[in-house]
Amino acid sequence: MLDLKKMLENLPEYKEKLKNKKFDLDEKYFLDLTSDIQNSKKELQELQSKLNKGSANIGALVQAKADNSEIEKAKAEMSALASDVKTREEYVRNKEAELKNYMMYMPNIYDDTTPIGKDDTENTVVAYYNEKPKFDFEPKEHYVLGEKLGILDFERGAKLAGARFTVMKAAASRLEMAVKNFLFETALENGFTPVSVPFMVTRNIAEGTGQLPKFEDDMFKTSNEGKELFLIPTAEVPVTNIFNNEILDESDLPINYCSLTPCFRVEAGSAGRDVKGMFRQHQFEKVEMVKFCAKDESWNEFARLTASARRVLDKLGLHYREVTLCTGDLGFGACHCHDFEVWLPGQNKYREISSCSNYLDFQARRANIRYRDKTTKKNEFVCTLNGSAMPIGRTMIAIIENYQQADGSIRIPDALKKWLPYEKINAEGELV
RNA sequence: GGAAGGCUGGCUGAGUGGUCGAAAGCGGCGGUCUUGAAAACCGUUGAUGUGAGAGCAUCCUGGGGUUCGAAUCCCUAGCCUUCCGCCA
Repeated sequence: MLDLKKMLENLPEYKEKLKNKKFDLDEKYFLDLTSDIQNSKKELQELQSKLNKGSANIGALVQAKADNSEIEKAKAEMSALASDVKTREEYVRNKEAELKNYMMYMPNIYDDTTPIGKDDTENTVVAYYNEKPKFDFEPKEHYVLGEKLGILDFERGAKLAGARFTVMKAAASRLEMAVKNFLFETALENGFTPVSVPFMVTRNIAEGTGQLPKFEDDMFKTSNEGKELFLIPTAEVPVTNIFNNEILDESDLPINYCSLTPCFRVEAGSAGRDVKGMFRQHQFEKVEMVKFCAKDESWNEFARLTASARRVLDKLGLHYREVTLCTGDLGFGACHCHDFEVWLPGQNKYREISSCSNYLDFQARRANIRYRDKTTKKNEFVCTLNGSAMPIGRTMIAIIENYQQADGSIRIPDALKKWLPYEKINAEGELV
């Protein structure tokens, strides 16, 4: 949620920036509503003050065993006042709920280094890393290789749960475990504390990180006997909300958490995209990094976050590039985001494998996560950041496509040999 | 699934309609004493919002209600504990 005060102070700027993120602010409605709330609140406070004093007075009269008619008269007066308070309270409550509802659909504004653009074609490349691998044969896509080796089974995945589900077996399943271990351990090396969290969350929690209310169609939901839970689309949701409605001490910051969880996504609106293979699945696992920091530290932490993501890709020896998302491609809650796109020789394309975002205090306002400032002793909203390091499935795709050999076998990256002590998956799909 | 009990400040815990933002103890902070520390003693000490500040408002798990007035009564949601049943 945006900072209402700042927003009112810089309304033209906010309006322009919201527009670039596809939100058209109704200025008159917004201003009328906010000033109405301010005035009504002040009025309410005064009424409450009067009522408090009047009631205390009646209490004193009762205890002093004052004349009955005098008490009755005071009661009648206060009764009228109490009903005024009640209607005013209700009015304020309704108006505040209305404003909150409006603001919950408002995206975060972007920072000034974010390029303005319509969609992902206008993202800007920051840098390229590592050598692009050379092949003296035509590199294949991961699903061609995987099926040929008999280790990826998309048809049976679909039989079990429909499109966008995969069955992995033997060498692929072993590779998956190795990748999980590698990613988890690398996150620890990068200084993140591991946390294990629920894979389902309540509506309130999903609102805290910004998935709800706007993106309900993108989330899987369970519902039974009136209980409603959402399957997490990323560990960001439960991990960021660990401190929902809490006040931290500044000395606790920064907090760096990582978490390996399954992720569930409806992939609404991506019909027809990446239907082959396991690039875009309804269910996948991912190691996510989440940071909480003081407001002046968020850009330093952002640099550390991207460095952590890069280290993973570097260790695997993959070629990739870092891009800055433009306003049109930037997520709902982020104010700045760098994607890491790994080179997939089978597709002959760079494809997103990690996304590192700075949310500033946008999520913290929704989730009400604050910290006590050391010097001012005031409570401030924390800044939250998160990034993937990495999704298991896409990392496997990158390994399979980049480490493939002419005969269809796949070399095991050195970084994985601790957990998968083999040279390769041979052309028969066996670990040797 | 059935039954009962509970949720109060950093912690323990008192408080069942009136000056209660809340006793007491612990803890914290400051001081006396001491070469220093401990002990003892004295004082002080809840939070949030808003405001330059005095202040004002709100807060006893969340939400709603009754009342002039609610930590206290009623309804409701959540969580915790115990007992019984069932189960990986």
